[in-house]
Amino acid sequence: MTVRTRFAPSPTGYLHVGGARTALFSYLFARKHGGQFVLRIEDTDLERSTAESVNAILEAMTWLGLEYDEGPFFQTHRFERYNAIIETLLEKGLAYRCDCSKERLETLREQQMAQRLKPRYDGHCRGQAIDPDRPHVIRFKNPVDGVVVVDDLIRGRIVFANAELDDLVIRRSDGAPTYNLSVVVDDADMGITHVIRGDDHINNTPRQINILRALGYEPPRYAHVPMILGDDGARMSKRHGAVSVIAYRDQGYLPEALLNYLVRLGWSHGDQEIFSLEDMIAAFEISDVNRAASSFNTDKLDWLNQHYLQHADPARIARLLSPHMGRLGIDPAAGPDLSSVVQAQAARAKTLTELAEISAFFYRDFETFDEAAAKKHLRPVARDGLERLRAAFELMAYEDWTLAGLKHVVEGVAEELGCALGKVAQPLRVAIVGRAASPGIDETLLLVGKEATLRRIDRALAFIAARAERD
RNA sequence: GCUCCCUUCGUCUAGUGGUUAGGACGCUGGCCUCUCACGCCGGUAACAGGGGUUCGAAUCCCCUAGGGAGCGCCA
Repeated sequence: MTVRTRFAPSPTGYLHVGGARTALFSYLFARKHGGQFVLRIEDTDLERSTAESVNAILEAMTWLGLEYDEGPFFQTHRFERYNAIIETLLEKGLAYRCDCSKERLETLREQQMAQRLKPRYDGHCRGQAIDPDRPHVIRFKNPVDGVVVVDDLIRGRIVFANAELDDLVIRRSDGAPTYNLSVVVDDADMGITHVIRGDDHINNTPRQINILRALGYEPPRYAHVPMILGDDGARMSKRHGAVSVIAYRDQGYLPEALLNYLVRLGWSHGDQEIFSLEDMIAAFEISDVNRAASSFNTDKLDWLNQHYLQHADPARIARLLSPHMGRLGIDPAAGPDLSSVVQAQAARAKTLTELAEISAFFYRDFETFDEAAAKKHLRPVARDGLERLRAAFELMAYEDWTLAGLKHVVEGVAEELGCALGKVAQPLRVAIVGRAASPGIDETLLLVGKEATLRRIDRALAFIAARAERD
């Protein structure tokens, strides 16, 4: 039997990191075992499902590179099928109509809570003949005794007593099937062999197994993965900043970094930290997934993102960086080759957004000098060095404007002045960059170009002069 | 309240009866150095608590505590 897994989000919002990890695990498991991964949209809740959410989920899956072999399937397209199944259940006496009022159910619930019991439907309509033409729901007739055993691939054996379960609604009064029914029918129809999902579904599992059995299907294997908590250990929510996969993309994270981060949340392979998708597929074992929830840690994600920024193909990073430059109002075509900038700067940024920010000076003159940097380096004592550098740069032919040529000039001036390289390079750096941090001075000058270099040295000299006068 | 799940450094984790409890992020000391990063070397810090079982428990059993999920005509 070939392995088939599925990812089944409900389109009531964007794809969040928890869902993305569940999708990743399902994907890895299918790929690992030569099986198929299917995407199914669980949109039976007509009220809350939206087309925008569907698009957002598909966009996120594509960005992450989690390719599905089949789908997306939509449950709303399969209502006929669900209803046929429900009819069968009704005919076989495995389900029944119920017209209990909301008030009755509410009262029942209150009574049970008062008696310290678990609120459950009491089976009031079980044996009754309910008029099919009047408003009603349909409930599944859950076994009243015995147990349901779930041999979870991650948690091991979990046993539920049927006495704890009740007769759940499988069709609403508006005729729409409910989650527990549609999920079961779909998993069976789609030949899903392994259901990998969040552990918030553990308690649904015995109900679903009971329905599956009533229908004569063999239940799939289940693997319940723990949830992901926010930085503070509380449940992930909007107040934890980005929870949406797309938000991470927009903030300048690389898909391989997010995937690598996510796969290590609840799963590990010895001491290995860096995993390509191929590595993950090769090493992934569902039984190695942890049982405990884990907290999302942005610092570690940043570390991974920086790692991939440094090691990925600079040309590709340049393409991804381009829109972030545009967002700063910069046209990358109007300056040095972006790939060269990436190579010079990648080790200095944690995200593409940050990479764009620290690279803006290659493309346009900065607004103001960093105060601390200017105070420390743009002082009268630096004037002589800057003037000599300016003169030397001005005399350089464009073909001499190379790493070696620039290095030679800067070192030469330091030698003339009989001082350390830093005494000359730092004022120059602040003059060119506006602050005290940048790639090597030769590399910086090379990319900034001769014209901007001369212009900015003049500006720095004017700044020093103005300052001398003021003091 | 009931049912189910979970518990190793701050965080992610390794560990399956005998380890100086390992790695990673973070933090931190140093090296490198024209700056900032990167990189390299070092440090910091954990078995929730209590009972057993055993010659010996992070590892097996029980209890307690703490955390989470479910208990919908949501998924």
